[in-house]
Amino acid sequence: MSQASLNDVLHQLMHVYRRQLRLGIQRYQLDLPVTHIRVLKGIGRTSECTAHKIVQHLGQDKARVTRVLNELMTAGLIIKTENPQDRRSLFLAPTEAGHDMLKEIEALEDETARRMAGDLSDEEVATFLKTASAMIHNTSECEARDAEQLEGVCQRSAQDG
Amino acid sequence: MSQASLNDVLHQLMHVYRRQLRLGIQRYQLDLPVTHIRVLKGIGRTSECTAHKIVQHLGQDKARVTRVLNELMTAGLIIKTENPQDRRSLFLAPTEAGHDMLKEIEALEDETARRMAGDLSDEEVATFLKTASAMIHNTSECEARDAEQLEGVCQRSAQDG
DNA sequence: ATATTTTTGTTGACAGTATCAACCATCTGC
DNA sequence: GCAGATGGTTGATACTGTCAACAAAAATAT
Repeated sequence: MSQASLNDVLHQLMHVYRRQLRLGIQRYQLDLPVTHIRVLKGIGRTSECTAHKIVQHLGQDKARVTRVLNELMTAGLIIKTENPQDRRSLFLAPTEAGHDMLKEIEALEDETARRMAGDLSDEEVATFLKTASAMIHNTSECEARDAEQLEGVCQRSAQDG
Repeated sequence: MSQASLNDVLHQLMHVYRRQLRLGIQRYQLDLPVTHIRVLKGIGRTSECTAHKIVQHLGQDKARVTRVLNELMTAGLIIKTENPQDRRSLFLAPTEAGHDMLKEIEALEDETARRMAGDLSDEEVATFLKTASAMIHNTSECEARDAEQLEGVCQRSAQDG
């Protein structure tokens, strides 16, 4: 019973959160889609950041990341510099404008979090975060296990053939 | 500090959940996008269901709902019947195939929920749901308040003018 | 040293999702 | 009857997620 509603609650939470963030973006006049904000944040807190690190950290598709990076660059929020260790990849870093943007983003996210938390105690929020993290972990594990199983099947059928 | 990570955790949770659900849809060969599933579920549990009720219940855009409904209908999962009380709207109900689909969906969602819950206790999940619901509520309230404020501004500037 | 495989990133294509605005038919209250 | 609210449709647009094919460089094997 409580499990059935987990799905619904997650959906609603998801929807409401994104909406709230979008509205905040308008209010702050940031004029950036949510994903771009997430990527910019990732770049800001990662040293020697590469596209690949963003892909892994955010769990997003690399094609999408490439495009977001290009848009962030043409918007003047990040710069790419050469990676002497590997000429395939480029280091990513926020420009001055990017850092300014990051400050605004931080303020916006703080406000969003405060709104969502509302009158919940710090403890309640902390517990929520802990449980949510556990769920993320559980789910990722399941996915990995599924993938392994599939691989197993492939190998077996290859051997069979 | 814990507030800053609320954003990240929500994003990840969101992403992981949708992904998990999508994979489940493939595994179960349901061949329906997530939104369609949600709408079908809504129709299944709402008596004298109309498009409007779905819009309100799911918080989705009515244009989108219209399209999803049409697709569900051409897929033979729901039927529309006349609403004698209001000739603008139609009652929505699952067909036999729709009910079969709903059973599968239920199984899939149970499995998804179980995977995400993992080794968490029922109590932990319940607490999570409670907090999440509170957040959803808080956020909606903020949105409503913002809208009111905007209205207030409009009225005031109208009076000023 | 060269061939093979893996890694990193780009490009093209497409489906799904979220919103907005204009619009029509009907209903409601006056 | 009329004005305005409501339920729904249509068109347009932007954001998001994913897949497959590819190129260039790096790592590894032979």
